Amino acid sequence: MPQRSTESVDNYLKAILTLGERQPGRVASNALAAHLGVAPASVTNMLQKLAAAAAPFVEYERHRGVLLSPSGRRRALEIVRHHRLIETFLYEVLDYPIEELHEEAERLEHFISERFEERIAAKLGHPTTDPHGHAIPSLEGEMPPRSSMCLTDVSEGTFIVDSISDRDAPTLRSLQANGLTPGTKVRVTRSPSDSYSVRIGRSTTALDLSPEVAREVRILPLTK
Amino acid sequence: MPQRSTESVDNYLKAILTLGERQPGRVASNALAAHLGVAPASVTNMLQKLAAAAAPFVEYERHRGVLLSPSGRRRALEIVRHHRLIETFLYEVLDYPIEELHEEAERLEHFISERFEERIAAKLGHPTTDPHGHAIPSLEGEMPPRSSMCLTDVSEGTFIVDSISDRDAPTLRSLQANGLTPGTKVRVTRSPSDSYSVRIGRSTTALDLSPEVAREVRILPLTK
DNA sequence: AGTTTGATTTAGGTAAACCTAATAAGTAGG
DNA sequence: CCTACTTATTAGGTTTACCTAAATCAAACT
Ligand SMILES: [Mn+2]
Ligand SMILES: [Mn+2]
Ligand SMILES: [Mn+2]
Ligand SMILES: [Mn+2]
Repeated sequence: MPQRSTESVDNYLKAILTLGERQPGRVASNALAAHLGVAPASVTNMLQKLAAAAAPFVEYERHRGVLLSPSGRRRALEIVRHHRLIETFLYEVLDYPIEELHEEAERLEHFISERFEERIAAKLGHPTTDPHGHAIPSLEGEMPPRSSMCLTDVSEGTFIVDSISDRDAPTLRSLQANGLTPGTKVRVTRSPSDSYSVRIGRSTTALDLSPEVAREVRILPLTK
Repeated sequence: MPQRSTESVDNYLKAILTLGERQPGRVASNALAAHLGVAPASVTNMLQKLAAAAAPFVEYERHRGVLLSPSGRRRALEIVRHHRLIETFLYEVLDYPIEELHEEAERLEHFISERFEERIAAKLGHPTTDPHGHAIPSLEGEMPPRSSMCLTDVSEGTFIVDSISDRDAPTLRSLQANGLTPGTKVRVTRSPSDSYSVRIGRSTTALDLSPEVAREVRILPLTK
């Protein structure tokens, strides 16, 4: 039987996927607890349950963290697909402000049907990235590996903005207002005050981004 | 604090509203249990909890059923508004087949935000009826009383189709396929086999509806 | 009034998903 | 190699929303 999963299980799987991408290898209980905002004990509990299932979503060993099984990965990518399609839909079709996309998608991703998914994907012309610049996993559960790097990991140069984290609403809002959106070309220099000075396109003024804000921005080398 | 409610609570409130409309007066636990598909004991439990809250959604007395409080009624109408707006949206914007509207709306009605509600209402031009012909409660929680009657309650005559129940997918599908939709003019005669013979518009052929199917259809006197 | 019946409530439990506090396991520095 | 620290697990609750089985209540019938 095709395994069922609850909202909570889905959130664990998504968190394991995300953290496992951030640094490959097994994902620690504590990291999951912090990411999910639950107590470490709750994570241990859940991982034991998930690993003990008939066809487990995860591979777990006491004290050494957890990995997604192929079917766990599949499910996680399915939810990420829902999330990003919903964000795109809210933005393109329902004219949501950019900073409200994430919260709504975070809830709805668990409750839409396959038909809903299929219909919004069709309506949007089967998009491959969401409004934040993140890749949308395909229906088959494929997602290209991320080749961008964090703005805080470069010193200076000219780049294309790849994506902006969807998690911090005020930052999203202000970057959007200042024209810093995925796809824009930027020239980056370091300010003395260890902030990041970003000149957008060929504009004369520059944005000054704090390290906290810069950490939310990912960029790609300019391959002209 | 503005009372919060869970998916389950919302479903109880909606059921109380629906059954209370069907026949005015207090709603019996058993009727709720049947409608919600849970055990009668579960209903009693829930009603006691609901009635014991600080600002209760219901007024409940042992052995004599339950009534919505004003705030309970408000909440129930809010969920019905979500349901019917979602159905309309799925039908008009996402081109869902008519028989798939209800199930999706039944789930999503609990999880959309006020922003989502507002946006789909705007996109649809603030509709007042859903694709099944049911009135959509206003933002302020007003809904006109139903003046239509059940097709099984009339003998013969010419009418306008008011609405078709959204609950029975196959019936919906076949009535839709045969052109029996809200707003159409129909001439009704009783067949010998105690079914209902319905001529749509000025067509020459007639549909033969079993009593079970006829019960799903509501009509209005033709006010030319 | 006494009895039967059907509706309803009480009692006692289960399953998910959390929690806190206490314990144990790994990892490193002295 | 042993202690201190960090990380993770176990133990023992809680809450929500269900369940079944066993009372109890109210209404209807002789
Ligand atoms: Mn998001
Ligand atoms: Mn899907
Ligand atoms: Mn419906
Ligand atoms: Mn609403």
